[in-house]
Amino acid sequence: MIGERRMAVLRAIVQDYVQTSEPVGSKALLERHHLGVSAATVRNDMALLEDEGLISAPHTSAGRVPTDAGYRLFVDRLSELKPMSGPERIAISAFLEGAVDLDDVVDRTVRLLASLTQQVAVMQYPSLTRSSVRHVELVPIGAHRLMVVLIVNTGRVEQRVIESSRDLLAADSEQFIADLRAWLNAEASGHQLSEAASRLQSLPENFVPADRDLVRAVVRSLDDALVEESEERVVLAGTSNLMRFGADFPLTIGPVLEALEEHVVLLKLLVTMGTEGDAVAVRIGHENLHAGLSATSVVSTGYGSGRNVVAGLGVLGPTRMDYPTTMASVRAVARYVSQILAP
Amino acid sequence: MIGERRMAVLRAIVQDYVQTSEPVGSKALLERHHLGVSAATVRNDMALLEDEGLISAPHTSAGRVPTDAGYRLFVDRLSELKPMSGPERIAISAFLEGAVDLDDVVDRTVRLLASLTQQVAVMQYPSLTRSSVRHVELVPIGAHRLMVVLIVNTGRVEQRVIESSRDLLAADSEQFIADLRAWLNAEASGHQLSEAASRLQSLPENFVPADRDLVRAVVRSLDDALVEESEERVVLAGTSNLMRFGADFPLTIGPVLEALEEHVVLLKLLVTMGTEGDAVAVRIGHENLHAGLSATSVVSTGYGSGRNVVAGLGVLGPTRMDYPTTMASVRAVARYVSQILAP
DNA sequence: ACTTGGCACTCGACATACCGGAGTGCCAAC
DNA sequence: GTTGGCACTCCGGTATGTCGAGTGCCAAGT
Repeated sequence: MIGERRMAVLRAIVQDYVQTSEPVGSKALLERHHLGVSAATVRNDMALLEDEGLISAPHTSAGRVPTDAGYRLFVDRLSELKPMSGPERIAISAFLEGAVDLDDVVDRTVRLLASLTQQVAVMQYPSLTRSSVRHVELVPIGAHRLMVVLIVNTGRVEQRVIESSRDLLAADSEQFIADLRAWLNAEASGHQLSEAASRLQSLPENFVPADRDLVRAVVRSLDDALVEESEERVVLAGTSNLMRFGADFPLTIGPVLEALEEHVVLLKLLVTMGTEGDAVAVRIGHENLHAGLSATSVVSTGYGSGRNVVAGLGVLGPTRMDYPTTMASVRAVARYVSQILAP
Repeated sequence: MIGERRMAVLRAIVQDYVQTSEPVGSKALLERHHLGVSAATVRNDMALLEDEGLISAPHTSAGRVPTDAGYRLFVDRLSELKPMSGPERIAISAFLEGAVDLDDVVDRTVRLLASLTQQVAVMQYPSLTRSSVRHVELVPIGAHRLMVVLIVNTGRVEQRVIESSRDLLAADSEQFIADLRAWLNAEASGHQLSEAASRLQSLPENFVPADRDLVRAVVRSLDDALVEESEERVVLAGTSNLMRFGADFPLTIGPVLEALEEHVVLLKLLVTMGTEGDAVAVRIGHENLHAGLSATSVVSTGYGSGRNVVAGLGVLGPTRMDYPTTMASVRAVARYVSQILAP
């Protein structure tokens, strides 16, 4: 168990460092926080904190800087997040209400989060694998090509085009397509995506052999869209906010930008965390597996209608970050988004 | 008319500066290009070029650097672009062939262009206003909500959800929806979007008064999707490539990132340029209206099936850029994309 | 056992001064 | 119009000195 005052000192160091971005020394610390003790005492505590690996000095006789472990302890000991102010709440909901589209919701959310936290915001599209089928539509395009459109309950739309040997403009084809559409919707609509995929597997057998190839192709394309995990999409905003810290970690910003372009990496960050309801997860510095992200922290959580999380969203910024307010913003935005996607 | 040798000197300066990123002096220039004259002569030419505003010296007695006007002249006098190498062509087409989706095509293209040019790539989605309607679909969602899906000939899909006072699950509604769908497609399919929008305006009058409100709502939502210019989308990749020049223009990179986030700005860049068939357009430095982009150049062109351009794509990088190869890459990629979207 | 003031020491940040080199402009000669 | 020579300018890097914030440790006080 760490002493109570030492904890207070750590907290003070974190706060000061976040604000000033300069190593904080014993004296400067006393001027800003009136702990009831003298500089020498603080120095002793600092030495101990350093022994425990919670803070470190960039070089001899400079101030102290929190380590990853230090931030970790700081975050874990947070009793409460700063609540959002009234006007802020209003601004958030007003801004999100205006969305016309799923695309639009995502776009607005991610921008909002970026401007709110002044950092890089990341948001995952509602995961296909965790949603259900709303409707399947078939649209002939010319004589030998058929477009398959899949509409998911989250509002997301996927489309594939397949080639057909059958003449789709021939007289009997209209009825055939209508039949097939009816079958597809009867089997798939309302079911979880993975389930829908398996229910469709046996469908071709219900058709006459001549048509089976085409039906099979349609099912395969749906399958493709339904199970394909790689189609998970992420959107981000606020990249330029990275520059605000340019002076601080200038060497690190390149790798970070690269990591941000690798959407796969981002997905991993979001997926392996905030799947636990409304808890806000924090990954600090090296806790992120990725090499380029060793000087950044990720604050994320899940969102979705009701209790079931459909995807994640969050914020990425330098380790030296205002955790309480950032966490509060992320949580608030996630709640509003969930609410909007609810119906 | 500018002298022939002076032009050669300008060319040499541009090439050297692009390669070394350091101001180039008379002596260093002679070591790398064997113009048949001596250093003093080159100095005289340089003085003249400076008088004409084509190059400038960062400070007294330093090398010379091309100005925006200098690059402009250099580009205008380019007789030929570097052709792509065989393997490159193969790599390009192979990479693009794999796309399953319009989204996928755009995504791959932009990544390809970024890695090819080592700069920031920008691509506009096929413009709605310049495409035509392929199909309109109506899908009831629950009793009082109707989803309107618009499929465009470029493969792009737009969707809107509208509220309906009529009970859409009632017995007679199925026929009503089928009728409406038939009407919509009869009027809109195959027409340019703007034209389709106007053709639909009178549609509600063909229905009995009780239904007109709903029909009107559908038409309005389509109208929204059809003419709404704001829905133009752009995608970009390779932002991290900006860092490669971090040392060069470190102060400018912030504003550039900000500009990149303003998709409206990017759209303007693409739209106001490459609409002239397969010509590759170049905007240098201040030629870009936007303030944050005064140290960057944009190389762009249009793409689309056949002769009619449906959207633009291009590359953005520092003014000090290898124009010939960049222009060649942009042109090549645009051609392949057009080819893929052709059918 | 912990806290406190004092003191010597350490480094980084900043400023100053200095030098070398690359480059220019101009001029007189070819 | 071209060339070599020459004096001059100015950037960039290195060496040096000083200042101040900060630390560690110790001996004394509570």
